[in-house]
Amino acid sequence: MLKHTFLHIPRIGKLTEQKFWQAGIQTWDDALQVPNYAKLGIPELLIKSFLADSYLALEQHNISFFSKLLPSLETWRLYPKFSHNLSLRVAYLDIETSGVNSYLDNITVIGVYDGTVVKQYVNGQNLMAFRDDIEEFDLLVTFNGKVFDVPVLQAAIPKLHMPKAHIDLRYVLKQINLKGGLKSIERQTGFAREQDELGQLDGYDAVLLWRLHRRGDPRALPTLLRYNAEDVVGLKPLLELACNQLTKVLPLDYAQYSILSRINSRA
DNA sequence: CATTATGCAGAATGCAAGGG
DNA sequence: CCCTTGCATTCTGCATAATG
Repeated sequence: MLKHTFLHIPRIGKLTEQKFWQAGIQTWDDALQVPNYAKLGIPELLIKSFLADSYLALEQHNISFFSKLLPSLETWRLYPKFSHNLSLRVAYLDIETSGVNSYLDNITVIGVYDGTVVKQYVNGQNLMAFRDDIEEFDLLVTFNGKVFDVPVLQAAIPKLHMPKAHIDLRYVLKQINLKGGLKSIERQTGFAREQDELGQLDGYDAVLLWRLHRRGDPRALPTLLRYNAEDVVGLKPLLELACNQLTKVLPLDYAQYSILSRINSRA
């Protein structure tokens, strides 16, 4: 998807990019072979120098080059290319706190899913290890993390270096008419959790579970951790669903970029 | 060459919505 | 429950293209 992207070039916005695609300029390679730029309204030199930089950034796995230039609604474009051909480390992240008054409340649990394994950090146990661990990742995926998780983490943990690229699914999913909270979206997409007691929990229950845990209930923390784990693991199929759907509506030969066939078999 | 239309970037503003 | 943020919207200014 990235090699179809022209949006990151100055003076090229959504409309100009669409014109490129419709004119048959679908990839960076196409753009370099265009004989006559007169009709496109953008200086040829600007395009070619930017594309040279783009090829270089891709070769060097420099994801922050693109993430800085892409509008945040389009950050999803980082995922298919980088996750397929390059060894990009993706961190799906979700935190639980003792309440919603952001800066007064404490972080209770941090969950990080790397696509294979969930690692969790618990207040009073290993919360500070998160600071070192998160630096191993290139791309962050959250739901509403731009508003909630990342600011809260940064306020709580000094000298925290979060990944430079961040896909916030809240805004990405909104484009395909998936609005509301994470639980609601999981229901709408058929990715809802199993119908056991865990599926009934919401964020406020996470607050209550933490209080129970502090009062000495031995069953509270394991339940909270399972809840948090399901949250982070659930982010991945949602991201891949969004990538597939958003790619589909573009005037591109998209078939080869479909990420997951697995998704559809679960619904 | 002058004029006009177009569309992008950037700034400013107000508000909706999601987190636990 | 409350707060923060980024988004959407609007406006301005600029650069380019098209026209004759």
